[in-house]
Amino acid sequence: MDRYEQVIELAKRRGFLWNSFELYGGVAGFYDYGPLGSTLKRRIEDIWRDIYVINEGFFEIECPTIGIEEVFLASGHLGGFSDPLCECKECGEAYRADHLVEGHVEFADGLKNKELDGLIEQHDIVCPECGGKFGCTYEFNLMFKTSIGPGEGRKGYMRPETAQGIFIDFQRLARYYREKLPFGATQIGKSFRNEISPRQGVIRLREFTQAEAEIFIDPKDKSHPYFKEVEATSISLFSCEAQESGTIENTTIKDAVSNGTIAHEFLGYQLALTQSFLLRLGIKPEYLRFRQHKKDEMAHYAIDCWDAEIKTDRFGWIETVGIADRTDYDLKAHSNVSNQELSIYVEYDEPITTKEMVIKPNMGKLGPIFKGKAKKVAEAIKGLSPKELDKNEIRLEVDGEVVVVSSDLFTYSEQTVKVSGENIIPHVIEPSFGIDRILYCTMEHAFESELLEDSTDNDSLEGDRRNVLKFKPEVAPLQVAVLPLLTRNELIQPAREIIGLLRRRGLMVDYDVSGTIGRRYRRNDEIGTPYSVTIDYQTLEDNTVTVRDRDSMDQIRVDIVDLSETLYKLIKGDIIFSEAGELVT
RNA sequence: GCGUUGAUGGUCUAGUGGCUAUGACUGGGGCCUUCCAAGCCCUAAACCCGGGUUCGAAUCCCGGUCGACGCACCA
Repeated sequence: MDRYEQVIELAKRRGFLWNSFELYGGVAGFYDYGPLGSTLKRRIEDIWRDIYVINEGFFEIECPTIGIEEVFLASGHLGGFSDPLCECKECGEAYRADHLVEGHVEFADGLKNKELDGLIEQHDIVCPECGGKFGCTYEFNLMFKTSIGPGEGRKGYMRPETAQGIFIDFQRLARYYREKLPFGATQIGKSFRNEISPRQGVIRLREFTQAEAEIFIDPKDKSHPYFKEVEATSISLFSCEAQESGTIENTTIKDAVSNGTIAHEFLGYQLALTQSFLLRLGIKPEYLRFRQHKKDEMAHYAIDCWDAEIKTDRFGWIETVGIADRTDYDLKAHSNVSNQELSIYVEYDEPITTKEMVIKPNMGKLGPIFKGKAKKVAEAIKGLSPKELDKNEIRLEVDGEVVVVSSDLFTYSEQTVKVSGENIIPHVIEPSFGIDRILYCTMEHAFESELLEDSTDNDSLEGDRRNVLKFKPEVAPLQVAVLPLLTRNELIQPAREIIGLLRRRGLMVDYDVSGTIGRRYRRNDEIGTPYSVTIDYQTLEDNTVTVRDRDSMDQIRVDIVDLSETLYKLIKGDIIFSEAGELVT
């Protein structure tokens, strides 16, 4: 059993992850989060919120998971989010049609299906596997289609990313943030992709959770106001060059930005933020790297893109976060399709005053003279230099015809024009997190199956083994287990009181009386509960209980009056275990 | 989507055309003033789904679903 299998088996057995629709045989690409899984997921999302919403100030919004056709027409998902596939008629093997013709034409990318079919026919391309003939090329779009309203209704699609909802709300958001760049909004929610062949458990799902931030910045100023705070952060970069040479570069954010590896400060800041998030979840730093997209794999709209990759036992490095500079691509696209201006007015530091020649054609006179051509004549006049305007009689060529314009048909003068700003289309910096993958990695990195040394039992070759999820206390779904040493009334009663005490402090508490105390400790180790409180006969004498630390298995004695506060501080990381009470030996 | 391969309690597993389908662990109830799995008593729980062959199918055949692996795919 490799780690993946061990983790997934544990996850299934202990209520983290279940195959969806299992009762009916299951469907690939869908997973349920059980009681502990949902709780773990929520804790991960809450840490993300703490960073992006509370600390960065990017408010969370919530948009529909169904989008209308126009949205995906603009985003490019309708046209581009599909692949032209064609299948061999003999052996049924499916290929990307554009890949098949690649050697025969220069630009296979933008070709229509019929053109692809034509090329396949023309060049006599046959199946590389068996030499069979190909059927017709068809589009496989990765979006789930639905319809809105009764009957034919209106076409709708399940969103393939949460980002589009934020772009669409751009004008509203800009107003909300009082029209000042930079600003950003976040969204945590489900996205849908009808994957051809989902595999690898929760790594590739058809319905998955994304946490995305869309941050709108000034295209001319991609510095970050708090760059100083992160510039010393060390980070593993697998840049384009590094991928050529195969060596990972350990550097600082500051160096990477100043030597141009990372495009700019704002992106560098986002990389640092992403790293701090992942480390806070307990991802092992040596198994985390940032890989830069190569020029040819980068989406056409992006100018720089980095993936946070986490190393897993079975799948190697997997992409968990994408951090891209999407430029003004999305806003421009939605602006074109919607015919709305999606820009923001940016005031200059200093208003710019310039002297300009202002020419005013007199349309009242031009109209009757030139009729339909008047507008073009006026434009031509505006394009003239002062020297030419000074002439008494001006000859202009309009639509290949020479027209004569006298000086009474316009006025002009030099004016001082003050420009205090301009409308710009912001660029978008997008960190996009795959929460399900991150959750799996958090579990795998926390998982340990350790051999206990002090096992005196030599009967079995394996020895005494325990499975532990060494979750950071902040992410552990259950925070405290309350365990009466024995299932006896005199111990159960105080245990119940303690549970109430801890729950009132907001702690997620589990109560477990079944089986021996050792078994119950193991059960809680396996689901990652960081602390266990045990009520024993000494409790009845002096109102103290023991608190056991999951990782060291050490115990301290704590007074019941201090218990909830001590546990709370331990979980928050404000105090360390060995100093929280008297060690029990 | 194709190919290879598998599917038996919650988990791992035995079985192989024929009585109430094996065992372990886990789970639940209880005993125990035992603090780190495998103590004692009691208990619950399974042949992936649909067809076919057969007197009889968990077992053989076909199809489907799901998992693993390989190919393809992964804006």
